[in-house]
Amino acid sequence: MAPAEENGFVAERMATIVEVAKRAGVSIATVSNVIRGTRRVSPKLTEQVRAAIRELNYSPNEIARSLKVRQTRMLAMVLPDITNPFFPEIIRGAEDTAFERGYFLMTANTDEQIGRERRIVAALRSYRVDGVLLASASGTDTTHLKSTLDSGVALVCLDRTVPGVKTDAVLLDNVRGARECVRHMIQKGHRRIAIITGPLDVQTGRERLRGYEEALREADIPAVQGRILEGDFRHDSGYRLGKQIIERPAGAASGRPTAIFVCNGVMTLGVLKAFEELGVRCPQDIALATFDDLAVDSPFHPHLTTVVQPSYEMGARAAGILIDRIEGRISKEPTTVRVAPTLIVRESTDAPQKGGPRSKSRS
Amino acid sequence: MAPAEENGFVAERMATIVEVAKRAGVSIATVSNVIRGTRRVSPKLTEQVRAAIRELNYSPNEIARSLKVRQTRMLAMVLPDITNPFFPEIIRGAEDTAFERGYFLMTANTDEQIGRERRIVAALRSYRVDGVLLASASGTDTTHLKSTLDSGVALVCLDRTVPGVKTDAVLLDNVRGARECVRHMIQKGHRRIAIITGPLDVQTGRERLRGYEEALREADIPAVQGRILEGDFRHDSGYRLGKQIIERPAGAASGRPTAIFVCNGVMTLGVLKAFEELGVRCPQDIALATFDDLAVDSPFHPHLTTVVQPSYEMGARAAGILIDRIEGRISKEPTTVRVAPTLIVRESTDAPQKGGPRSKSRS
DNA sequence: ATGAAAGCGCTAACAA
DNA sequence: TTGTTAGCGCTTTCAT
Repeated sequence: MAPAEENGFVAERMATIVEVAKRAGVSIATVSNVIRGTRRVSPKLTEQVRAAIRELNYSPNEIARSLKVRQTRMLAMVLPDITNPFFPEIIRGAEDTAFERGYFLMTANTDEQIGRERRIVAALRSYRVDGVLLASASGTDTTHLKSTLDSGVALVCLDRTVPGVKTDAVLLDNVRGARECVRHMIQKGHRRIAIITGPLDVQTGRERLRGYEEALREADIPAVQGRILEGDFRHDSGYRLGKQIIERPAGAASGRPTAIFVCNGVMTLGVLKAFEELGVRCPQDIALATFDDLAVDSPFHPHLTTVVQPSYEMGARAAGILIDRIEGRISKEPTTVRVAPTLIVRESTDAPQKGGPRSKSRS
Repeated sequence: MAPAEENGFVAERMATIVEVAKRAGVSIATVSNVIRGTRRVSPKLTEQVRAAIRELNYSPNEIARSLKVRQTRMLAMVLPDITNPFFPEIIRGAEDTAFERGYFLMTANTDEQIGRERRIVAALRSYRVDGVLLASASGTDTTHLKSTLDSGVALVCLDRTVPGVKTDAVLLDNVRGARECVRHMIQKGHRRIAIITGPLDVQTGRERLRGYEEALREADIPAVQGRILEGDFRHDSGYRLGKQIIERPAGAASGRPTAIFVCNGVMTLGVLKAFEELGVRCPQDIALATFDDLAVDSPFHPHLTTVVQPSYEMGARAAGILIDRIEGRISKEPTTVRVAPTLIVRESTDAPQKGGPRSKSRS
C-alpha cells in the first residue's frame, strides 16, 4: 500500500478527502461539510464520515485548502535575534492571540543580517503567509518589505519601525521610559549621568537617547558630549564603554559620571562584567540603571533599577492588530501603538557617596 | 485592478504564473522552467521571462507547488518553552542547516502543555510540513505523535525522547555530563554532595541522577537518600530545595552537604536566590555546580562550574538527520546520537573549608 | 527548445 | 439534504 520510492524510503501516503468520501459512501462535498461545518449534514452521514476519518487517520490537507481559499491562516514572526531574552516573551504573547483566533504562528530568525531577513521575507511571501510581525534588522534597504506589502501580505512592525514603510506598528514609548529612568536618577541626587546608547541609526536607540536628554533638560543639567557613548546593543559595546567610563579618573573635578544609564539589557551585562573586572561596586562607586532585556533579574547584587517593557503584551497586541488587518476589521490608515514601560526602582541607583565617589578599589 | 472586498479591505492580488507567461509571450511551462532551471530555455525567452517576473513583482506560489510535488520544504521545531535559554541556540543550529539545505524552519512553542503540543502537531500535519524536530512535553500520551509518524511526517526527537515512539533522536550524554561533574566535585574534596534533580519521570532528569550515582559509587561514597532532592527543572523548585538544604544545621555531624549539584540552569537561578536571601556564600559556605541552560554566565561571583551542552551542534545535527530522512538518504533503523557535554570548571566548586563549613553568615 | 494539458486535494457554486 | 464539477497555481508528462 505504501509505495516504495526509488531511494528505498517508504512513506505512508496520507489519505485524501476522496478516499474518506469513498469509504463513508458519500460525496466529497459532504466530507468537506462535516469537517468545516459549512452546511447541515444528517446525523447518519456525519457519523459515517467521522468513522471514515478516524479509520483512515485522515488529516485535511491545509495546503490544498489554502490554494483554493487563498489564505493560509499562517502568520510569521521575524526577529533579529532569538537569543536576546527580550523576544521570547513577545513570541508568547503573539502566539497566544494567534492561536485563539485560529491562526498558526511561526517564527524565524534573521540573525540581525539584512540579507537573511530578505531571504526569509521572500520565503514567507512564497509560502503566502497571511501576515508577518516584524522586528526588522533593516536599516535603509527596505525594498523587499515594500514588494511584500505590495503583494498583499499584511505587515506589522514590532519594537522598531522600518523607515519609509507605511504600516502598523507596536512600539514601546522609549522616550518616556528613558526620561523617567533618568529623572529618577537625578532625583536620587545624580548630576553627572552617562548614557550608553543603542546604535543611533535605529529608532529605539535614538528615542532612548532623546528621553535621557529631555530628563537632563528638565533639570537644567547640561548634556555633556563626553557622557554620551554610542553602543550597538551588544554585549561587547557595553563592556568596552563601561570600562571606558570607569577608567576615567574619579571625582567631581574630572567630571567622571556618578551614574550610568544603559539602553538595553545585553549591554548591561557587558557593563557589569567591566565593573567586576575593575573591582567597581554598584551603587557605592557608581550607580546603574538599564532597559530590561535580561532573562531574569540576577540573583546577585546589585539588583538593577530597570525600565521594564511589557513584552508579552506587545506581542499580543501586535498579533491582534495584524489579524484585524487581515480580516479587514480595520481598513483605515496604519496606526502606531505606543505601549508604556514601567520603571522598577531597585538598589543599583541608590544615592551617590557624599564628597564624590570613592576611587576604584580592586577587590 | 485590485478588487475591493466586501469589508473594504483592499489587497493587491499576486501575479500568477499564467500572467507572467502571457506577459512574456511564452507558455507557462517555459516560465516554470526558467524559474526552476528544470530544462534548457533559450537565452531570449529566458530574458523575456525574467523581465516579466520583475515587472509583475512575481513570487512563485509555494503553496501550489507543494500541492503538486507533495512536499513543502517546511520543517518545524516544536519546543516546550522558548523562554528557556537553552533552546534559542538549538534553534539557530537547526535553522542554519535547514536553510543551507533549502528548507525553511519554523518554530512553535508548546508551553510544556501536552494539549498544546497535540494541537500544534496536528496543525503541522495539516500543513504537511516535511518533518518536525521535537523536544516533547509529553509524558505518556503519545498517540498524536504516532499518528503523525504513520502519516509520513519525519520526526526527530531532540534533547528528550518520547517513550514508545521509534524514531531518530539527538540527545545529550546526560549520564556522562553529570558523572564528570560530580567526579570533579569529589576530587575537589567534597564527600557530602546533594543533588537537585529534574523531574524523575523525564529521561533527562533520570539520566542526570544516574550520572551522579555512578560518580558516587566509583568513589565508594554511599548515596544518601536525604541528599537527593527531586526538582522539576523550574525556578521555584531550585529556590525551595536550595533553601531546604541550606537550612539544615551546618557541620559534618548533621550531614549537611558541602556541595550541591543542580540539574539545570533555571533551577540554579533559584538556588542562587536562596543563597542570597540566606546570606550563604559560594564556594566558601557551600560549593555549587550546574547543568548550563543559563543565557550568559553571570557577570557576578560565583562563576559557576558548569556542564555545557553543545546546543547549536545539537540543533544542527538534528536538522541534518531529519533532512537526510526526508530525502531518503538514510533508510535504516532510527538512530540515536549522543552528543558529549563539556565540563567547565570555575570557582564555584573550590575546595570546602577545613574543619567543616562555616555556619551560615548573614551578610 | 517549446507548448498543451492533466491533475495535486480541496472549496463552493450550481444542480438535483 | 446531498452530489457534481470547475477551478486555485503550479509541475510534469507527452507532443511537436
